[in-house]
Amino acid sequence: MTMRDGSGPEVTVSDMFGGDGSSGARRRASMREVADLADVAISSVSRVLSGHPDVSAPMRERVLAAVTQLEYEPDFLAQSLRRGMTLSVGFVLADISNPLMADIVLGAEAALRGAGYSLLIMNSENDPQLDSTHIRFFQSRRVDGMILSLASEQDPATLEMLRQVDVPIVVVDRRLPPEIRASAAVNDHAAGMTAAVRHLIAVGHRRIALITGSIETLPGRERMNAMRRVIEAQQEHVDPIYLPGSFSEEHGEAATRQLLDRPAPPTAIICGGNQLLVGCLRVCQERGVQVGIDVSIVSTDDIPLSELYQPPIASIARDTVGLGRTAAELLLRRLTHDSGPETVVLPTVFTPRASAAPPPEQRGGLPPGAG
Amino acid sequence: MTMRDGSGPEVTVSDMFGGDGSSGARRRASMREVADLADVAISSVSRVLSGHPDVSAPMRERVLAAVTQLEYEPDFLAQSLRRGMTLSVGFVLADISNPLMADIVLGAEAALRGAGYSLLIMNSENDPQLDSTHIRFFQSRRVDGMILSLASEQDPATLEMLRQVDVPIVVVDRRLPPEIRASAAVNDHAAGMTAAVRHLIAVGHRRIALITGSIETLPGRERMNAMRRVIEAQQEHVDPIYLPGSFSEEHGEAATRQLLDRPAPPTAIICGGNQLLVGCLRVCQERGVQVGIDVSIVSTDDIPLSELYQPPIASIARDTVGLGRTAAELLLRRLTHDSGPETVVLPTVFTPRASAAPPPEQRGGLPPGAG
DNA sequence: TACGGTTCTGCAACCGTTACTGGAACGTCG
DNA sequence: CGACGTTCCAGTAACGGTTGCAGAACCGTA
Repeated sequence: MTMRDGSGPEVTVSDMFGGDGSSGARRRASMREVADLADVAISSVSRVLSGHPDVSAPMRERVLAAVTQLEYEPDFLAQSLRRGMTLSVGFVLADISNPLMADIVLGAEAALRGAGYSLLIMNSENDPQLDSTHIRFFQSRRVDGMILSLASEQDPATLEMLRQVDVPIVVVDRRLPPEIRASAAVNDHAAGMTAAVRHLIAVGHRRIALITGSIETLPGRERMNAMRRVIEAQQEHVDPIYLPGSFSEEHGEAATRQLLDRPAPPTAIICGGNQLLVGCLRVCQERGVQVGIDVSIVSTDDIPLSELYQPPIASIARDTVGLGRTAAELLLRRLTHDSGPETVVLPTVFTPRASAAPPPEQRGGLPPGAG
Repeated sequence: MTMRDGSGPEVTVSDMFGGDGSSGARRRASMREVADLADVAISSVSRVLSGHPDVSAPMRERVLAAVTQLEYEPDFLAQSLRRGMTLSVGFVLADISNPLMADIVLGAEAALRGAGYSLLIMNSENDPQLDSTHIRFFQSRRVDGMILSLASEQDPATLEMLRQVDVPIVVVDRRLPPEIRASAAVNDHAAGMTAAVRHLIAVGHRRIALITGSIETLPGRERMNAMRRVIEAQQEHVDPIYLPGSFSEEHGEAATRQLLDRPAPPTAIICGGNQLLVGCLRVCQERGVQVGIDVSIVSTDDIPLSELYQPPIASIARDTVGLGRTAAELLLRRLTHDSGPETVVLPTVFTPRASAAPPPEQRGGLPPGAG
């Protein structure tokens, strides 16, 4: 459908979709065409659009008129190639379907969007190998920076990969060797954990279990260390049980089963993550173990479930959206004027609720699991 | 609470490039350098790497050796610019922090990743204006396709923007005018809803409320229509109350308050979304209204909360990860061999649970199944 | 030796920008 | 009137790849 009458502008196939010009997908106009229409050099168009001072008023007029007439919009790809930056940020995380992660992404995306950056997301499915694959992928995509919530802080391949990365890195709730020069947005997990364990001890618990995820991540380690420190500093003898594993419902279930099967089950269980809590509660219901009566439960993530559960689940809350926003801000700071790696620590707050009650023996001597 | 990294050994800039050369961020090698090292033309390198047939074995050897020696990796940007495709997909959604959405993204990301595509996401925060802004943004980013979960199907600016889009579009749980030529991955909300309403009527409810989100989205409309159809087709007189609004905890709370304040409150409430359920349960607890006793509740999303709540919340479940995967597959199909828009409908399943019990007046007298 | 036919390889244009360089046009001043 | 400084703009080389095309090298055959 090409017309060739010799005179006038060539009508190309893409004009088929032109119609009245108000709708339909037209081919994008290039700078070249703007320049031709305005009868100036292509470089002048560039100067007008990028606000270069060497531009006279009449020329600016002509160029801008051509731009609006052709609905010209600069090509992001070409700009990125030329300028050496893509205005995009890669985010590697274990699993976006975890509401905690999703909140973090929400906060980060909003902050980055405000600065003109867009966010690429990849799930590592808690596999360190995927972590490093994704990091490599992002680098080949030429992202300007990365935000990472790694499955493991210790995977050699990932660390080696990170050393090769030449864009700023921000980790979320992780700690990396200093030579990687990563900024970090972390929570003060020790604070909330300390308060929670002290509370449990204060109301009479002497056998306390911690179900947690990988200790190759900061939250896993910090929570365990904090609990250990509190118990060691205590006058009374307290029996801790540590069950690290993965941040999954399955581990929550398995660990809870194991705990309840013990000859002397713990009187309190701390679940270090919302998925662990789900698994734990499921097993408690299965076995007819009553939360807040037979066993006390504390969760480290405050999700709707913990607030609405009957009895409400005592929780260590934190501002996850804020954590994501902070991570993005740290990255933006390094993207604009690289100031070197920084670490920002955000608070955690323990909220006691009915699920953290005195243990059975304190209340009247009912044997646990007598439901 | 901001702490600068001050501890540990200072790593100076010169250290970064020192060492044995096996780590640290080196400048990327370009094709030019590979060609020089292998002593062939730059175009030959390209042909070797892109699997062009016109390549002799010895040359392939030399080029590949140079590639590995320089750790060459092609520049994605340059490739994209030249080839006219970016291998990236934009996903616009209301709010990634909604677990349903997060699941959809999870499924979509995995499927796209498998095909070499990466995913850009932007939150519209339920604002149709942001929807259209994001769509425009993605187009200027030259994504190869888009997956959309729009805040509204009827926003004129968004629809106009969509008509301008020249890449394939897939909507998730939305329906668009046919001229936009969007593929669609949707759930059969009517099926689950029909089963749920029939169940409620069967156990004796005669005043049933539906709290739902925007009727400018497919799930909002379909659920309401399905409920209406069931009730109209019913012998007994059933009183429906429809409270559409937004998919937010706030609307869930406000609507529930309004319902409970009525002179004759409904005996059953259907919450059309997990955030609405959260708001609804919160108000019930606040007022001491007992779920499954004073009022029956059904939720349209099966989240951990509904399973674990006491009593468990009857739910209309669906495979959200599968929905995301399906959307991605529909898009991939159009990206590889454009076959025109398609629609895939996935099932929903109603799971009765204790929260959907006979209404109070029924339980005082005859047993529920006495009909 | 000349010739036609395959294989392989290099040249150069191109994708759509940006930024550097040089110089035209104009005004000012000695 | 000519040297010089401004102001403004065109030309062009990148950025890092891909690809059509022309031609070199090689082979077998007459």
